[in-house]
Amino acid sequence: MAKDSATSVNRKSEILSAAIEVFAETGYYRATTAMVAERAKISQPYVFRFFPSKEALLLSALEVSWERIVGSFRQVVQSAAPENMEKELIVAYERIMEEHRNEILLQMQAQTIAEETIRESMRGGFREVREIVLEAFRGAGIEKPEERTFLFLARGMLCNVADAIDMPELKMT
Amino acid sequence: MAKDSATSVNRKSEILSAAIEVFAETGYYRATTAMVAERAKISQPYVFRFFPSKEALLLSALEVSWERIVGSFRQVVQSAAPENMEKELIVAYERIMEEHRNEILLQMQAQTIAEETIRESMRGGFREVREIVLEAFRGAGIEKPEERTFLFLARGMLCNVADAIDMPELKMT
DNA sequence: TCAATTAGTTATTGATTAATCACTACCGTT
DNA sequence: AACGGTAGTGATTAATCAATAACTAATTGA
Repeated sequence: MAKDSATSVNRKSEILSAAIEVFAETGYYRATTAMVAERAKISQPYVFRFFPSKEALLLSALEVSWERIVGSFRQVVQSAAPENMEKELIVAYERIMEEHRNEILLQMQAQTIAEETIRESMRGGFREVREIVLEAFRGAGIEKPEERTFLFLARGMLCNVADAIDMPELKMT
Repeated sequence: MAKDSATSVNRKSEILSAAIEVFAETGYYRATTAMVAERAKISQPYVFRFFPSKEALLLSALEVSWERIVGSFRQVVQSAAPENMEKELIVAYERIMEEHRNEILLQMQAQTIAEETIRESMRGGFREVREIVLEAFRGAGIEKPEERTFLFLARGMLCNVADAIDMPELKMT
């Protein structure tokens, strides 16, 4: 069972998980470091032993969320048959939307945060995901891979919105 | 020239314009009513003569932004030839993205705000726009109008994101 | 066994902010 | 020449919050 051996690395990822939840539920700017601490079952100042500032915490949380998508997509790319490539990538993303909804909500928030460090992280994430999908489509022999990649990402963005505002009819017919 | 006759209605819309700017630039939660007031060239408490709370101000600002899109799309629908319908709707939206970027940024922020009044406003806006586009496509004899409407909205969402994080290469090939 | 390292807390602060209150200035009417 | 309505401001407040400082408790290893 490997109980709760509170290593430093362990604590750090607990705080990150708490932050993702709280930021997603409450909104980054309205969320307080005290709320994050409470969720992680530690005191508020102890958060700052692991992250130099609230913004640094957000940045790390964003990295986690992008790595989730990148890792999942890479696995699909190296395991799916070419004719199933698009469908399998869609399924993988739908799975993330279900099981890690908060990470998606966090990314949506970050889309409108003006701090340059945050924007860079978002651009990096999108660039990497786009590259993976594009290469997957090319490798699978899909026609007009750029256009198909664009549409793949576009559908993803609308599904994010439909999910966030709880309007399932927006997702499809 | 009809200078600045400061009617009450006039003031109210000045405050709304200021709020749209400030909220979009700074983020709703980080933005202060003092910043809005400064932009509108009035004192901070005077904002509350026109809006009962900061959230009511956000709600009114959102209504303005949705009315912009709805009004523009309705005009296109009744003036464009069927064969140009989709293209003209796209052009209309691109125009709004250029000329009223802040209203789009405001809507993007509102997508992740959990207050029920805000979510209802967002659902209402999306429902109305979706209905207009769908009817336009049906009236123009476009095949699979539901799917085409979905893709139209989806492309819009991705363009919003690409614009917000300043990543133009995300928009197309 | 004790010194250093690690893990964690309580207390505090300085800044910020939505909202309220009490006030002043101006304008048209009678 | 005074009244009532409209337009607007300064001062204040009660709450909130990120970050720091100063502390204690437990663990480890030589």
